[in-house]
Amino acid sequence: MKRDSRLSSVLHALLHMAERDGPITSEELAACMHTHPVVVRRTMGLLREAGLVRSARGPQGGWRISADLGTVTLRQLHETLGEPTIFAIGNRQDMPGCLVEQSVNAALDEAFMEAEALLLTRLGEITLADLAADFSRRYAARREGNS
Amino acid sequence: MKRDSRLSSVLHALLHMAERDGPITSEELAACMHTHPVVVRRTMGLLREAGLVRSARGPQGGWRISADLGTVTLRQLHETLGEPTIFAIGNRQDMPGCLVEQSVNAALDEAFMEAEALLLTRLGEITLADLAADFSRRYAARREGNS
DNA sequence: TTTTCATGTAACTTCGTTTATTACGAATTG
DNA sequence: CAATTCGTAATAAACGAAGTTACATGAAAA
Repeated sequence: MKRDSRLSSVLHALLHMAERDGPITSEELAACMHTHPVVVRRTMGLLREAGLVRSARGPQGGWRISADLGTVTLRQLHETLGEPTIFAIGNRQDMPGCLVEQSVNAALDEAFMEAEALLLTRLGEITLADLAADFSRRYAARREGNS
Repeated sequence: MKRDSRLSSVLHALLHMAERDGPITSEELAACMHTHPVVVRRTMGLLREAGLVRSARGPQGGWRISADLGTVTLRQLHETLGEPTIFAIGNRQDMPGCLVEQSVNAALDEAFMEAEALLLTRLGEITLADLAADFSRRYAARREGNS
């Protein structure tokens, strides 16, 4: 099954934007995340609507972060992306007239909802600042290792 | 995103099989789960390889359960189906050379693995017998309501 | 033993979704 | 005004899952 990797992509883009002073173009982002500039604009457009980034046209244009890294959680980004379906597994149909199916769905739904709740909780505990800090740590560690 | 509903389908089929004495044909199962007999055979074939069901050819042929309902967990069925991908969301690539991506992936992976572990634990706690009992309860309740 | 029923399986087709691409418009800078 | 960059609609391509066809195999019954 093909996975939706936009959350991962968007995080990658945001951290790169956080690392640099000026704006970054869709083309640069597309190159760094191996996709197409239009796809970048589409996805980042959602973040712009949520006020997380700003975009500017024309020369010296591009994308900038406009939110405080410490206040943006991964859960918030997930929601901003339209809360895409989390599970690749699910029930066959949602309106079962069959009692057997009702039993099956009830059992599966409960398990999946628990797991989803845990996932969203965890994503809600991680901010962009946390990821940036983790990156700095890795960066420093690599410089240590190479020296 | 399209979801894999085979676990749900298989449970539905198994409970129907548990409710009846004789074997049930692929055609009957296909009708009751709105799919094609060949699809049923493909899926049930995996359960047969795992020893959970038996199939017989020819007249009076079809499918029967050959395992104790109390010992088969939903987790086991999930595994029997080839442990299909659970999440519809995931990382962009799995071999990141980019440190930013490493940070992103590490954070996401941990959250997803926790949720997956919880889901598998829950699925491991539910047996076919549990579902059959739940079905009986619903069945009795409906007869109550109708009388 | 022949007929019928039912599974076993490979090959192919269809379908739906996602992503990529093209094309053109709008805005901004110098 | 020329160059740059985003905005967005429309279309194409890619992909995987499911459905379908076709034919073979085996078992029971007439």
